[in-house]
Amino acid sequence: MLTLKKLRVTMPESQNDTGKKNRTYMSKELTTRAENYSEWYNELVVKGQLADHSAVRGCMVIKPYGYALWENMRDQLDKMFKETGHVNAYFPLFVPKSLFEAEEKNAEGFAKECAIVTHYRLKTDSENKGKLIVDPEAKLEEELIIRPTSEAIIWNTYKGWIQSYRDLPLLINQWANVVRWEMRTRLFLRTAEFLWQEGHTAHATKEEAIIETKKMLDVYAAFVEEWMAVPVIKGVKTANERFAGAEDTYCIEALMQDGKALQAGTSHFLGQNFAKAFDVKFSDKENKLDYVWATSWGVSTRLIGALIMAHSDDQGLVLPPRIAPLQVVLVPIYKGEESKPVIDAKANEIVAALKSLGIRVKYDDSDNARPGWKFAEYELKGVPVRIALGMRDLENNVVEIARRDTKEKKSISLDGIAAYIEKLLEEIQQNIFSKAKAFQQDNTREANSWDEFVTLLDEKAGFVSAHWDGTSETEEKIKQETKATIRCIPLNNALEPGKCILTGKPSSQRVLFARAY
RNA sequence: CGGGAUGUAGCGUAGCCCGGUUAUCGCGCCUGGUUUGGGACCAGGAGGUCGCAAGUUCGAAUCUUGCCAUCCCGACCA
Repeated sequence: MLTLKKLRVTMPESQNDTGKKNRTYMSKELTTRAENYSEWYNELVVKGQLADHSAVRGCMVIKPYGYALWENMRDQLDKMFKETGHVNAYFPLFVPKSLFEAEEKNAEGFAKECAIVTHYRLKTDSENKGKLIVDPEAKLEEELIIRPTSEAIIWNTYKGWIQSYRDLPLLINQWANVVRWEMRTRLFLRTAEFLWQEGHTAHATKEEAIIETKKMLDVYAAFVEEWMAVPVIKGVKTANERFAGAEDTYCIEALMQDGKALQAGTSHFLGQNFAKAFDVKFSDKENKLDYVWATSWGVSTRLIGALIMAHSDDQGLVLPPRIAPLQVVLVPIYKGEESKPVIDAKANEIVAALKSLGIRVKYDDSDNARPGWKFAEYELKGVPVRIALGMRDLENNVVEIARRDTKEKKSISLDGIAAYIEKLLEEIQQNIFSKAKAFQQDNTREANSWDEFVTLLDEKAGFVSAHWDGTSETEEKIKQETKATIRCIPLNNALEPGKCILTGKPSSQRVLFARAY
């Protein structure tokens, strides 16, 4: 913290003379993680072409490269949802206020961050030519809330869809945007509008709903670990951190390179809260009426933030091959005009072979940048594998393969090159995950006293596993003192008697603390 | 939403304190040429409502006020 402040203070002084040249040169480079982690992140998002700020406060423009990443994530998740029996539907962006407030706890939880539509028409301003004003005549009878989440509108709809146990379970997901009026925003991590999916299911029994909640948590964990290569801890939230309106909130927690935790996905067991609020009943086999049991679960574009902060380095993004928009880039190296067609021919051959294996590959033979520039550019954008092909390689029947994750370069025989790269992509995927997993393990530590707890948080960051007496008051006090929150009570946690880190009261298990995004 | 800072061409910036010809420089961009194995070079060229809006003034990038956006620090939150 101190060093960061010093850096910021000294920067303006170093802007003169020699500093200027450096800065110009540095503009192509990135702030390093050690220099300023959050600036590094911001630059990476923008320079890596993932997203930009927009003219609207707190809202971002997701650029084609970033959107391609989201599409890959979305497509895989969607497939996994469908494999587990879910179907997609779409519900409105607007929620009438009366519906929104039906489930009290949920409404209260979101009340402070809602955007509200109050009018439906503009008119020209008679006093100000060319300007528009809100037409006071066009006030809505009932305000519309722009959904911060869709439970209200969906459960209001489900009421009409569910009569009998034969209508259950109802397993629906929607891909949508939501709006939460955030005070402080950051690209991907917390924006006023974001993209996500929200699953909303209805079940005949409590047990079945709980199974669904945990199943979807497993789906999230599998996706995030196997596709995004980000290791996660599965757990349950404490009452303080629970979703408003839920009985239980399950989560996957990831650890970023600066030692801060990030909630990467949540799955809620909603009990009968929404069924009661919206009067959704069904007849069971004995023709007895009961309220249905509900779940909801979601992941958002925030996952992209997690991805960036888990893997990327001081040269730029590091994207796991399975979701990278571009898995391989081929850069030709020409020497003289006559070599171009020769290199092109071989390059096209390689590209065709890779495409036939389903590999996302680009041949970048554009003439407006030289090879060195392209190398740096694709490193910044996190393309997992780069192939360089020049006459020298052709003569030796090889290509130069560079891995983004290890920066290792090797000459590899052109014979069987496509199969080699297919295998290499898989190896990179595994390596990125292993590296992140090792980081997570190295940065999860036990604290057995208050002093040790505070020292670990301040000097090492990461997850701190410690005993807690189970009360909200203690959790709140710890948060006040250290800014650390209980990220979760890990599932399958080993029971281990101990004493609360703060109060010394008896505790039956350790929970995971961290400072979080 | 409170405190602090910032906003000049696509990017990074000089000029602002102390108002005064045609707003500085580098990168990038366009044209032509030479090049191409880790961010090439030469020559020529284009590009600006100085964040937006009012005000003060003979005159505003520069002074005043309001607004918008971004960053940092708090409170809030996925």
